[in-house]
Amino acid sequence: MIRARFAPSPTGFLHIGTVRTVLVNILFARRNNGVVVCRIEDTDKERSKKEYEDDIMEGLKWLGMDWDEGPDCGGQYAPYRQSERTDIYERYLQKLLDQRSLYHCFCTEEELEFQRKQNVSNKNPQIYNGTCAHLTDDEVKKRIESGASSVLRFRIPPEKIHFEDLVRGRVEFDGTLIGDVVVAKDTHTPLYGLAVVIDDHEMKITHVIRGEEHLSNTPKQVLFIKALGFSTPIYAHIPLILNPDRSKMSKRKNKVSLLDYRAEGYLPEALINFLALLGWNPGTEQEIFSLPELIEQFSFERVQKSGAIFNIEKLQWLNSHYIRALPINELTSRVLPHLFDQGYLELPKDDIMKATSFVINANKETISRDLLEKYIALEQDRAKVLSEIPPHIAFCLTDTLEYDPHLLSWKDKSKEETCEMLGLGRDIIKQMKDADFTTPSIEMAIKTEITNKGLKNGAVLWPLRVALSGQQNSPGPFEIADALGKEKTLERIANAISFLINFH
RNA sequence: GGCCUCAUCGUCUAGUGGUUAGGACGUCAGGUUUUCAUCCUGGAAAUCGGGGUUCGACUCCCCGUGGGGCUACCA
Repeated sequence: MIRARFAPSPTGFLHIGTVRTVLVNILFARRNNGVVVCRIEDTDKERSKKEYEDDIMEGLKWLGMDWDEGPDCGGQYAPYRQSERTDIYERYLQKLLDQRSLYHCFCTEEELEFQRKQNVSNKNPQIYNGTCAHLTDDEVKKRIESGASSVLRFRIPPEKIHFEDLVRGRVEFDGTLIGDVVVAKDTHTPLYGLAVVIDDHEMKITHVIRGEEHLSNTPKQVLFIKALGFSTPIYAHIPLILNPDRSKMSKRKNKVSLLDYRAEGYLPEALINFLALLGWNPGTEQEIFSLPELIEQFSFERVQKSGAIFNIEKLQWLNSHYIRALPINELTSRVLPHLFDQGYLELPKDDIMKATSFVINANKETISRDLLEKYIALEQDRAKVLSEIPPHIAFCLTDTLEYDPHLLSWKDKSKEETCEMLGLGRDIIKQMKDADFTTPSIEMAIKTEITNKGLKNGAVLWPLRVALSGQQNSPGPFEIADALGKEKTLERIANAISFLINFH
């Protein structure tokens, strides 16, 4: 049975790179009918915060990621937070100490800093010089009793280390170049590298799938595993996600928090599709994938070795694709939060998703969810992200449009001609029956008249569109009229005409 | 500095000794069109460099070069 795991550290908001690692773990595990474990790596008490843990878990769930064992859902190998596993670590730390794989190191920060500087100037590798490696038991005891503070170092044997990686094949390191590393602050608080190894063993993890930044940590961990008598898992180090300048994707140069993408209105579907394609390809020309399709097709053989730049334009393309594919009712549900956040609608007291009507902030009018749906539909084909829909349909959520006289006129038409064209549209619309007031019939009625009069489409349609939207760019006039309804449509045309007449 | 690792259009990538080096995003030109968006057609755009191996290298090997990661009592 394959058991994969992802292990976020709650020292910041959910990082887009973490999301990708989680995704690959899930794709691989599900593809092979395995189990996915979520473990919270909060050994760093200074930086770990519950707030971040909550954000990570919520973000992953929002994306539709799911796991079988974790701090939220429990499991056979609980607890799943490292901060709650100290007794387990203590046991193994003692074992390592007993077999002399570990030793106390009393070197001060200043001493270590001095060593580092010396190593740099001598162009030597950055390794610990072993000052405390050969202290006698008596000496150690004496120093501890005298109150000297110490950490635990692991004796790295001077041998070649190698391991197999599903992405990179066989990877080799030289133990003499690593040096004795600190693995625990004291006898019950291991550092990340050792805690990982212990947890992975205890949780019976078979596959360690993580970012490439951990590749250089792996040889040390392999050594810990050997010393502990565990068996080595199979590794897979997936390539990094990069900034446009090819450095590791970072806060400084990019939006890295999933929160940001969610707030801008990227859909989980698009994010998952995009992230999966960053460093993996199906070997076919398929570009659009649902999560189940990804699971079905995923394999490490098709995972890239080199890092991939986070190409926001492709994400946007995918996002607009998924926006267009959404049933309008569903799209409305997803746009709703943005309408509240941006202040277009008043936040209702009860459940947003169950509400059948809302209050428009601008004029305090009540709008039904059905009508809102019509407005949102106007922008469905145009939006790249959800957050741009509210401002684009704002002209529907107001009674007072501000007109620009030059914008109302098509090309070089005079104000009189424009008024005449608007009047023509108005008259036709007036004659239409309420029941028949739909996009195709409005289009047919007006276009027929244009043909009969021998006019150009633009001469009539441009002013009409601007009269209805007030915008330079907008959906077409027939769609807007349909969404607005006959009454409001006529009102807007009348407003535009009187605006033009009164304009000097 | 040391170690590890990577290298095909601007970007994501296909390609596993013989291809007009393919696709997607973006971009450019044209078309549809009342604006925007969509849509359709077409174009430009890549094998990091040098040595080998071979009848033949994008592909295999070596050496450079360049990028990235790690080098914490962070993960």
